[in-house]
Amino acid sequence: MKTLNRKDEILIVAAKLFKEKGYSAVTMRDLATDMHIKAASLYNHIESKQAILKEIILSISEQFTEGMERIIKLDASSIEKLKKVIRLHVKITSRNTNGMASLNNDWMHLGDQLEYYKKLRYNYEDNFRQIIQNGIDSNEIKNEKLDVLLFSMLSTLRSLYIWIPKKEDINIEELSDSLSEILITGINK
Amino acid sequence: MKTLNRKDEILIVAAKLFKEKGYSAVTMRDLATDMHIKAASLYNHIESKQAILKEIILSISEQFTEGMERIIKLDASSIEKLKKVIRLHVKITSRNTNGMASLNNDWMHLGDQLEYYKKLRYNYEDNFRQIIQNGIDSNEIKNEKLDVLLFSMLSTLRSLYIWIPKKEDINIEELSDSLSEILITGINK
DNA sequence: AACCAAAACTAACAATTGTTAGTCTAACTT
DNA sequence: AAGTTAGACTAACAATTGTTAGTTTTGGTT
Repeated sequence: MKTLNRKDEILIVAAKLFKEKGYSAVTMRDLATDMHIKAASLYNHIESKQAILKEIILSISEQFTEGMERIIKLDASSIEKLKKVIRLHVKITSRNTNGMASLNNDWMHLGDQLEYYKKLRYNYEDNFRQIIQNGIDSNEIKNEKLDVLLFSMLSTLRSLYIWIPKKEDINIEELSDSLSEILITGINK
Repeated sequence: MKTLNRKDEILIVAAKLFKEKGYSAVTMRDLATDMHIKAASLYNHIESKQAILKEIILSISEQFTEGMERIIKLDASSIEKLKKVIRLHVKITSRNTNGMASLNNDWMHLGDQLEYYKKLRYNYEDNFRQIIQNGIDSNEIKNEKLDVLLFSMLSTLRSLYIWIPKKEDINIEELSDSLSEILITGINK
């Protein structure tokens, strides 16, 4: 395990603040106060406020991209793949709930890197859609409106960052299984 | 239908901007530019920036509260009530997608009215949970983890504001039915 | 034509913003 | 002991922020 350097500490504290108030409402002085240093000292470790956001969001985005690419290569049924996607979200989110808030709510402030982020996001959604479409084609999944299906699953998975921190001792396996049951099998008796 | 006065126009334009960049990143000069007036002129119609946010968020919150109170009084099955809640979300959201963005992402900047908002929100969730719980008790709904169930449905419904504007000509009835099918019946074949 | 209210304007303010330059300090390495 | 460096500091900047005060313009009603 890499030891935490000063820059990583800043990223962690920043993500916490960004979650609480949003990127734009957090000042460099707020961040400095929570780091117990002065604002100017932050610049010994980071280039700019925007660069902090960039690192938080893109590192997570790339984890999703890698995870998804691993899953679509698998030789498995569509339902199995969907379950793996669900687990991917639970795993990444539970490891970094604060960063997920920035990814969901502050991506529009990325500046330079905005287009790159949007590309990653679009590709991810497209792979997700493809898995569902394959499931419909192979008769594993109900032929419900594809877009509504995708939207519903993504909404739930993307909101996990709000919900996970509220539950004490989340078990990743258990939560993934519950979500699979609800998202895939439904709630009707 | 009440005619649109200048203040309402400001609220509409503000909601659009708040959705695009978030409340904190929108300046009064941004808002004024889009209204084709100067920033100072805004204050002939509104008291403050925060008051704009307050009106946007609370008016929607109260629509949800009223709708929910109507539904829980109904003499209907839990599944029927859930379907009505889904329709309530689709209806309110499609009427005001921009405002829903503020409600979801900028409630923490409400200041004075923050506690009132949180109370409305908490009560709403509690009524929602109660409907599901009743459904489990009466054997209409699978005894899945209650909290995960509630979280999953709420996440999807709260994210509608992102998704609805992307679809051309949404039919409220049709979308509500699709969502009911997916959220309640599941996707498994 | 005179009047009035609504709604625009100009000018300015005090506070806050992200960031830079230059300096000091404490802790390792030699 | 001397030297080096990471990481803190103070001071300041130019730009931007929400907002106020006071004035002018506009369009409708008498």
